[in-house]
Amino acid sequence: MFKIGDFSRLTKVSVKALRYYDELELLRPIKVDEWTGYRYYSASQLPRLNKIITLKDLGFTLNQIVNMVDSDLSVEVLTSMLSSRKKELEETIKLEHEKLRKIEYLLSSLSKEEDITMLNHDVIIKKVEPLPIASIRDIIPSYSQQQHLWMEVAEYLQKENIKILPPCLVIYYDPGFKESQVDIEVAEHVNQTAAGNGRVTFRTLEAVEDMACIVHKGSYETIYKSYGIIMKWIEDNGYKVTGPNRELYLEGEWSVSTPEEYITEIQIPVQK
Amino acid sequence: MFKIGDFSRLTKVSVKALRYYDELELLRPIKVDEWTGYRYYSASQLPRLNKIITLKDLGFTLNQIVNMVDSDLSVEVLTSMLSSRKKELEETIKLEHEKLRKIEYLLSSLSKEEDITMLNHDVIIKKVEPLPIASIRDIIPSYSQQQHLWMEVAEYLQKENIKILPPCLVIYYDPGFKESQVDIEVAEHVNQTAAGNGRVTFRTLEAVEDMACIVHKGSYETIYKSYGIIMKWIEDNGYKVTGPNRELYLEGEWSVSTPEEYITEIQIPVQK
DNA sequence: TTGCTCCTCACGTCACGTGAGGTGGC
DNA sequence: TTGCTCCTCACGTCACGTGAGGTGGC
Repeated sequence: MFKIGDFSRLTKVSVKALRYYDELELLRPIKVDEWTGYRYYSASQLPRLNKIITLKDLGFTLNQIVNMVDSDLSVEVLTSMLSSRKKELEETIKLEHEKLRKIEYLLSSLSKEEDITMLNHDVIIKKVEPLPIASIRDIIPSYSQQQHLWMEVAEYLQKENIKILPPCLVIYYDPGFKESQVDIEVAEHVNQTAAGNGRVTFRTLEAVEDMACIVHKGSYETIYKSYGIIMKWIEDNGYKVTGPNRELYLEGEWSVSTPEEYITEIQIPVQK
Repeated sequence: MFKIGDFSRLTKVSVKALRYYDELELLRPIKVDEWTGYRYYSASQLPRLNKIITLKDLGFTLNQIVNMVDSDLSVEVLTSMLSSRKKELEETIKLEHEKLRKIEYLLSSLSKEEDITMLNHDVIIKKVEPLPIASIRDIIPSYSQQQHLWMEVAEYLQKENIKILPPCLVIYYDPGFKESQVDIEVAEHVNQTAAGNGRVTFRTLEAVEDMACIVHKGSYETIYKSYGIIMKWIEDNGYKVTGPNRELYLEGEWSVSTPEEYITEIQIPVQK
């Protein structure tokens, strides 16, 4: 029989941990003195404790371990628990490798660039939810002539008394960047639907699991720079573009006074 | 300007997280309504939030991030932070691989063995601290004739009035297992020192970083089985033995009544 | 008016670590 | 007797999630 301190030294498990395992009923002392509350452990508990430590080192939680050491589980159950832990581990290793790669990418761009602006025009991958919209798709002579499409949508929605929610956006369908005859869809985010009028239609924009996003600040005249950055990032990080890109207008002429204050988010669906 | 819900949807960052970042002064709303307490965010805060998310995804803590986004840090500082994070990541990846390997080992032994006893005679690696001992090293005709060495040590310690602490142990110095002429050191754990008498000497047993350990339950006659298991484990897991092995007697004739209750820990120093 | 959104507590998570304040054993 | 070991609270960790209970805005 060992007092908790001796048992702790013997096993290299902290006194506090032993008391915690006692509390969880994971490893009760063989005897607790009624008057002093002193815990006494036996060497015969070592195999159990070793099992606990082994399982803990493999990444199981103490609650899982309670079940694993208490019930005598069959080989099948144990196998499946180990297998699923194995899958988890493989998953986290993959994710950690991803992080490592991103850090290396950041480090390499840091050594090449002059300042830290890199982190200021940062590309991120996120999941985008489905979005109910009212929109018009059309082919227009140039990017700068989309104004009338917006007005058409706005007029219809006002007539139907449907509220517009942020953000508004456009979707570009052309397979490359085009100067003229642009295939474009302008869309307002709404939370009701209506019949439409042949021009304006209602639908739900599909969710995108991996959306590469970058925030562009300032006038639309310089937006090509942000496109340059995000396209390079997509290439450097081994992604492929899988669909039409979106532009979300977060701050524009309707909300701020100068083009320098415009804020636009470019979204490009991608895949590894 | 967006209310917190809109901003949350836009950024895919939970409302609770945004409130938490506010509290940490990591990302304050541009405006808080004095009467309602409503938080209002601006799209111009997106780059900052993206920076936060990027850094968080790389595994930095929010406290680290506070410093990284608030101060404009130099390229050098940022580089060193990223590098040290990179080292951490490499380390954790190594550890996760270790776990994976151990799980695969367990799975393979599970599929070969009949039951789950495997987990009951588990080998673990732990760090062993230095241990002050009083000991006699001698060459004896056979394992079973160590009794007089123990008595010699005990007599001396009693004479000097030095207390014995658990555990007692022996160290085997022979490079292989020998039937006769065994080079052995029997040792008691003590917390004081004395001159010794030519036979009994005092020293501190060195710490061992990686000690492979297994607990043997029962009579010494079956201890060869535990040695078999631990040696196979050491081989299978790519370790090499780097020094003399120890046997710690945790429960023995002095504390329990039958050999079935004896408990012995075998310790073998190893290295990858 | 109703439902939706926002607010502020307050508690829970996970596996203990770190004192505070007090007592038992040699 | 003194110092060492043990005890039980109680709080902290980290980044929020999950209600509870209440209010503002359309």
